[in-house]
Amino acid sequence: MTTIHDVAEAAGVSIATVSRVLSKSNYPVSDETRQRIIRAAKDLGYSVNRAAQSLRTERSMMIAVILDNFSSMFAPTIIRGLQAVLHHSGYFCLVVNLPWEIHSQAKVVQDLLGHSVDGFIFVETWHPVSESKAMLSGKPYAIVHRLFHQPDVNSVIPDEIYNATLAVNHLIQMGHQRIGYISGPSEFFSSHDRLKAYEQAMAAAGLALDKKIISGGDWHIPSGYRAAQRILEARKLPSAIVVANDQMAFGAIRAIQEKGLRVPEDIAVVGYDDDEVAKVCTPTITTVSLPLFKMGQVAAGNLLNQLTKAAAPEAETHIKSELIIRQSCGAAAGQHVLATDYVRPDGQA
Amino acid sequence: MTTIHDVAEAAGVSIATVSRVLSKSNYPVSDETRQRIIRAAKDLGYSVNRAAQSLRTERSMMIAVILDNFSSMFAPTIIRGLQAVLHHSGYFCLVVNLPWEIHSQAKVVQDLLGHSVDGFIFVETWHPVSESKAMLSGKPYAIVHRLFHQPDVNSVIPDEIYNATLAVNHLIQMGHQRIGYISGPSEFFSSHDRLKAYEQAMAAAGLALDKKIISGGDWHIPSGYRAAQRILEARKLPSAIVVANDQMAFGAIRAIQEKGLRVPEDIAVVGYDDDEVAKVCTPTITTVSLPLFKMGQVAAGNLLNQLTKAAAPEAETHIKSELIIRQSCGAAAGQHVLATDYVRPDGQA
DNA sequence: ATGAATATAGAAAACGTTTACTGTAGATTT
DNA sequence: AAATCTACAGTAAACGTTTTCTATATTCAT
Repeated sequence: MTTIHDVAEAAGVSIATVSRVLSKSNYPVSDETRQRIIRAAKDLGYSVNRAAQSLRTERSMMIAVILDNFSSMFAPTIIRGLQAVLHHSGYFCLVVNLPWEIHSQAKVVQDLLGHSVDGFIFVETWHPVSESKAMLSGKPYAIVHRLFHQPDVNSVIPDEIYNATLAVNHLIQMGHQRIGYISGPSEFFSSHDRLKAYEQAMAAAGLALDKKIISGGDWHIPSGYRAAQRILEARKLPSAIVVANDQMAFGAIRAIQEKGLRVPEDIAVVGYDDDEVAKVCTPTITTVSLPLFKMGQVAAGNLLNQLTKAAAPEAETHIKSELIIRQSCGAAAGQHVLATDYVRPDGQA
Repeated sequence: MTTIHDVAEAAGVSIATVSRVLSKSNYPVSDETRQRIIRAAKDLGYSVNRAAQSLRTERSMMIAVILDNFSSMFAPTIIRGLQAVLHHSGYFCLVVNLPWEIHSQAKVVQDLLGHSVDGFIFVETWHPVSESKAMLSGKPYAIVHRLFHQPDVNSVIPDEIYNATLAVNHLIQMGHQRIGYISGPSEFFSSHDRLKAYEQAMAAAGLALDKKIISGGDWHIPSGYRAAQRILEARKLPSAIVVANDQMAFGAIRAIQEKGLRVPEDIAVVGYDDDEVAKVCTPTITTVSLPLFKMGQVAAGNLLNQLTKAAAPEAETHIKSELIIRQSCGAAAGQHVLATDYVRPDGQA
């Protein structure tokens, strides 16, 4: 590997000057020598030895991206968003899966600090960052897609209220008056906010809530199936159901269909997440997409601000997304589409 | 951060001894001092400064995991497999997305070398490693889920022939005689091998091939739909169709159902990949799983062997997987299951 | 013409390791 | 009893940067 010494010799200058030209863009060096050095560096295929660089500067240009066993299928898209902006600023991502035991978690973080990573991004982890902030030894960090209700722990999350309102209002605008709801497990902030948005949107439209057509599940298909069965026992059936995620919406649609009713003609359904299943089932599910890529970008941006501008971390950042109209809501009924032609704004699949 | 000097002082020895105890496990150091040093290191929360370490040793304990824009939804599982074994051996993964332009690709690799990564793992990339081996400056590498037909480029891929034969033989054993086939695009080795396995298995069972019931698609749902439509124009319909992936199988099932035929009663279908869609559509699709996690593990193992034992790279490693029996093949027909209860052997979802 | 300010660039120290070399006991051989 | 070996541990150099301090030549104001 060619070092700074080789470049210095080739350009006929001292290593100090080479270093200054190659790393400090604004140090006063005559234009002629500058060009000569850049030329030589290029010719020799020089690239800086990061080990030496970070030993000296105590910065590694590496960000630890931390996942755990609860990180979902959403994580890859979030990571792409992170990388898109981090790479652009010259940072690499050290991606690690946090082990189960809190004890070994500390060890992993310790190890990462040994690698002198410049910051941490926690992707969908339940790791109690706030309590172990000392562990991070003052390095900045960001949390994506998980919310802790400590005041000084910053998170980038979907704007659940805004996004959920999109879905409910869409049904209301289509003329639905009796709209049911299937929520997620209560320990998730997303469950809470989505339900709240439903209640608020209904109230804003002057529509009544009816506990008979409000139920809950655990995010998974069978629980959506069962929740819908419970709702279908109501004397007065809803004309539409908002479901807190697509998996449960899928289960709910099955239950409705097994009851001999049609979706969306008899009961319209709207889901959340833009899950793979929503694109391929029959009918395809109208759903609220998650702004995953954007969330990654924003979290990385947050971290970069802390890193370069010594900016204070944002407390919470809420990202808006959009409603993807498919068949299950009735707006596109009769239009048989095999695969969705919807393309995410970020260009991802 | 506490350094080796702090530990040395606390233990009352020189830094050389500390280094020897902490990194060279077999260097002769009296048991008493050894314990004292380990104790001190622990008490002070010492962890080695990787920058200094890799500057000195020219090893970084980091492996570059390289993706590109063609990396599929399979990549995350492969990466988990990689990490499972790499982390276990003390390596971290620098995960990067290769940019489009070959020019900037070289730059990224150059940068990674600057970080003195110890090896490269290419995950589903089309990067022509063989041609640019010089670029990697002699570092070992492994390729996962992509096959290049150069003699000295090693790849870890599914054992397509074995796995595909599982599917075809299953149908044959169930008594099917007239079995159609929908293949993937010919530029993929997997398309080629899966088709070959079909032909061989049919021949081995003494069954004839009929071009009328063999068609092809581009991996995506609509192409499977159209391929099935073509097959359904045959005068003598097949009693079963093997489809080269689940997305196309899903499309094919739609086409069959729209024709008024039932799956699996009239035409059985078997797919590939254990795609998410195979678990949730109606009927659920019997499919050949991809040994993604295992492939990651094996590739990482290969690399580690090259790294630690200076072993020669394996040329090609073929990983066997298994057939997941669901509804679409008829073996479990009538058993209405909402979600599959199949659990991957690697414990992943 | 003198002194001060400026522009440019070199010398050398420092970052925290690893390791080749050296040193010193005590044990073993002759 | 001298010579050699062994087990253990310390000294110091080196890895490739960045950066402080210093030095020189040039420019500028007086």
